[in-house]
Amino acid sequence: MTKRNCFCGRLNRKDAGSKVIVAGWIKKRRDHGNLIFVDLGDRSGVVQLAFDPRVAKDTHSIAHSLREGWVIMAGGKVLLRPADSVNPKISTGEIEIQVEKVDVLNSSLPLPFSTDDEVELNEEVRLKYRYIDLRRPVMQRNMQLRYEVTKAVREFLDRQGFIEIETPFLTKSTPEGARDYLVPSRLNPGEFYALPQSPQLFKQIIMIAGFERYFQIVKCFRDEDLRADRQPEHTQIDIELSFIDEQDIFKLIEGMLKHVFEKTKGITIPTPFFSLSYEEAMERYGSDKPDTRFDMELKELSFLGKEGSFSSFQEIVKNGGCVKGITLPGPVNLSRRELDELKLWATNRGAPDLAWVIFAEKVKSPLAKFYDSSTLDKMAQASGAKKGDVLFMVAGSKDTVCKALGQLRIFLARKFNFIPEEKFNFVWIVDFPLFERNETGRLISVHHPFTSPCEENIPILETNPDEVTSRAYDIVLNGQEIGGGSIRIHKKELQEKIFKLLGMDEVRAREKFGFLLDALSLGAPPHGGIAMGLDRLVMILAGEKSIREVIPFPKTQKAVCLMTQAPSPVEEEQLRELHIEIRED
RNA sequence: GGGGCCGUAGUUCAGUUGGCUAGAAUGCCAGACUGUCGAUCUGGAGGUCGCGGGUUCGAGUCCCGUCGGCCCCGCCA
Repeated sequence: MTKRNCFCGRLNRKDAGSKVIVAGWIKKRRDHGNLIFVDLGDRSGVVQLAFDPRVAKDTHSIAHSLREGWVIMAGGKVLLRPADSVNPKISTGEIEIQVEKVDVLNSSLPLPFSTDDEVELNEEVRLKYRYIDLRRPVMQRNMQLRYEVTKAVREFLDRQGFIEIETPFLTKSTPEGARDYLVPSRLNPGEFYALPQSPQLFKQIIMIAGFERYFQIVKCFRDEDLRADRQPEHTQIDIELSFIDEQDIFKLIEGMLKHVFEKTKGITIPTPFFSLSYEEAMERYGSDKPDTRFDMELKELSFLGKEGSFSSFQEIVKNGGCVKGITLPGPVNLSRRELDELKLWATNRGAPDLAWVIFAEKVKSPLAKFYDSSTLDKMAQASGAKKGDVLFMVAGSKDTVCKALGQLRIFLARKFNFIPEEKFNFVWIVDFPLFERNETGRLISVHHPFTSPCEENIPILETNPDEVTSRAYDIVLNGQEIGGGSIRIHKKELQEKIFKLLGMDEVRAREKFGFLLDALSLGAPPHGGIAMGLDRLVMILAGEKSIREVIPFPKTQKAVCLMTQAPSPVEEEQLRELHIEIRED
């Protein structure tokens, strides 16, 4: 017996009577003394092996010593199971293999945890023994799905005339943006490469090089704090095209996602997607990545600062602030304690305060005494609150109010299960401002410094930079930003002007981006593109809550790999070669 | 940088007001068992209660510190 000739999970009643050789891992052993059953699994699934001493005595005695996790090869005859022993829970449940010969290819210590999906496991132990974790069917499915997604993407983009081109991982550190991962240069003492935060400049250069349609499925590196949807290295589907505008990109990505959803989930998603301006998204959802699977939109209630006698609202509105609210559909019973907790939750997230109004038979609210019944009616009308609903309000600067209510909206929707989990709601977010201000009041790019301002705002770039709209766009799926991009600047002069507005003098612009400026002056075509977050997309498709579930070897919140223990100290000699000394701070 | 939750057999957890010789389930080991598939039955082994310090007659439990994991704010063009 030398080679397996079929996969465990593929066997069925049609194979009855044939002789097969299978190989895989022992998932379970049920030893009846004489009859021994072993569930053998490979990537395709599980099949039951039956060891009968009357069939093969030696083989049966080997079976007695087999254990979960051992790797074996087994040969025998596929038999239909007795009718009362059929297991409808598995695809191979109608048959079993009556084993005549078994080879132990490798034994195993008892596994740190079982590889069936039943038990909830601590992530710490899963990551330490990731190879065992990855044997679990759910993880096998997730990895398979991830592969199917990338396959569908390549298939689609290939048909659209794209070519995949690789860009360097050892590249140049750029100012602004995320913190770079740095790689010291042995041959150039004191100098460093940076791992790319994205292949942004290379893909623009590729356009200038005349490839017109580029894509790459590529790792990107950002040395920032981690979250459930953020890892220090993540994978982008990076795309760039020449001679196109926003609509071309939208159509392309809608087509690509349609293809991916059809190929991987058999779901037809409706296209084109809706789009929302950044401003409208903030106004209505309090987020630039709105989850549009449920309503609970933010409503404008600033008239409450003009009517009635609630001085806190009056003060805020008089000073240019606003009052907005969201309505929690009732009937809900919120205790005083829960309301206090929500208030604390909101104030911890930047809201100056959280006001609530319960529209019960009688209006219940600490604010009720400040308003007459007609204003309270108006409040109900403006917020859309009906009998039994609870209205939550925040007052303050527009930005603070929207962001706080946006987070509260998500929190409440989760708490009260208002989110239809089976839905896939896409939305384009457009008309972002080109700039925002940092703590010191300096202009910084909202997207990145290579994003084109919209044509009609170019004249006011220097005079009213805060009012300039960019040609950037994000694509949001179920409240997750799954991609973003822009039409780029393709004229040197405009690019130089942007650098200057960002506070970069000519010398520094030259030093950091000289190659780009040179390239832009040597026949750069109009171009633009997008980068899709593969991990997030697959996470949503897999119905998972964290991208770690779709990344084979993810890192912990402290950016540590629990399997390899990276990062780790290195030999003194390595440091010397790299001209690096460790500073004890 | 900050807020919250968590850490007890291999695993998942319980452990009350400080009284514990630290339990359960599962897994593991040995034996029994011819139709199981969460097999069953009998017996057994298995613990630095994350780590360090403190309070106390006595600490898994209280206090301080520290390490680690998760969620979030900041950060992430």
